[in-house]
Amino acid sequence: MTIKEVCKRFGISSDTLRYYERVGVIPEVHRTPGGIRDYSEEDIGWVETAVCFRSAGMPIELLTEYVRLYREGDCTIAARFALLKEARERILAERQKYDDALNKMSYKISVYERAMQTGKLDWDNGPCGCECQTEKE
Amino acid sequence: MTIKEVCKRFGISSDTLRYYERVGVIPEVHRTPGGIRDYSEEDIGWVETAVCFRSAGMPIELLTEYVRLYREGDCTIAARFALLKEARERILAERQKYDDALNKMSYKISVYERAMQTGKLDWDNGPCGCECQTEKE
DNA sequence: ATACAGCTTGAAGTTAACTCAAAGTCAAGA
DNA sequence: TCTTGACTTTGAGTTAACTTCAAGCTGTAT
Repeated sequence: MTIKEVCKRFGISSDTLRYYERVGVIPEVHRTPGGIRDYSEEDIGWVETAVCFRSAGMPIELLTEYVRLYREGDCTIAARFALLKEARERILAERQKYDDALNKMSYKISVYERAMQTGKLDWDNGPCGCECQTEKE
Repeated sequence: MTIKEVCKRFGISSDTLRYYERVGVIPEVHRTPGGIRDYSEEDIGWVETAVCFRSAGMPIELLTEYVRLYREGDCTIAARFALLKEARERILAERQKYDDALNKMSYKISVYERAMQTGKLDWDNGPCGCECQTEKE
């Protein structure tokens, strides 16, 4: 599969694909004798994983670390397992923030729905009744 | 409330708070006669909203646009309402990506749980059985 | 065989969102 | 009064993640 096809399939640019390979977000991609990238099913699998995790905010560095461990072989299975579990916690925590924001957003939208009738609204930052986290540590 | 207290309450730096005010993510904050920021309850409300929406990935530009409309008065209520609804759609779409990543992550973790027994694992990018989006438009 | 679109590389440039530094101001305590 | 420490502004610097550029290959169609 050519780089162009992979771009289209995942909705990212060929520059980004080459960048991912260069910095190690995915392992080296199979090439034609002329040196042109020819993505195997395995390569595609790595790209899919990278795109999926990147769009959930996983940093490049974490993905490269995973690939680095993967290339070291089976002796790093435990390390990769630990890394994945930590990554899952991160994504769960991030998603919670999205839920908080959705609650706040819904509150505001309901305030505006009422305001659309009266034509006036002074203050829309009141207590939203949701569980947005406002205190840290 | 001093800038320091607000920092602590929301877990962000004073530089960030001043930056938010400077670029218009929040309206101008109340000051003491000496010019020192003294956050009112209203100011805190704006900060809470900004922090909440920022941690759900809303860009600075969208927040400043909202504040800009707010300052223009009640004639922008409809515009703000539209902006909020669009923002909610964005957050919902983003959250879906987090759910996809969590599914993929769970699949990988289960593969590793099995691998931890056998001590070997060749390929962990197989079909994860989840609904990760791999085709675009 | 020659054009020409599309690929290659490494390096430099861009963008968003902070983050820091320098130099000055203010208020309270010794 | 002097010092200390927290505050101020302005403007420059940093970081992550691409993105663009320049200059040179590849490979297919005429």
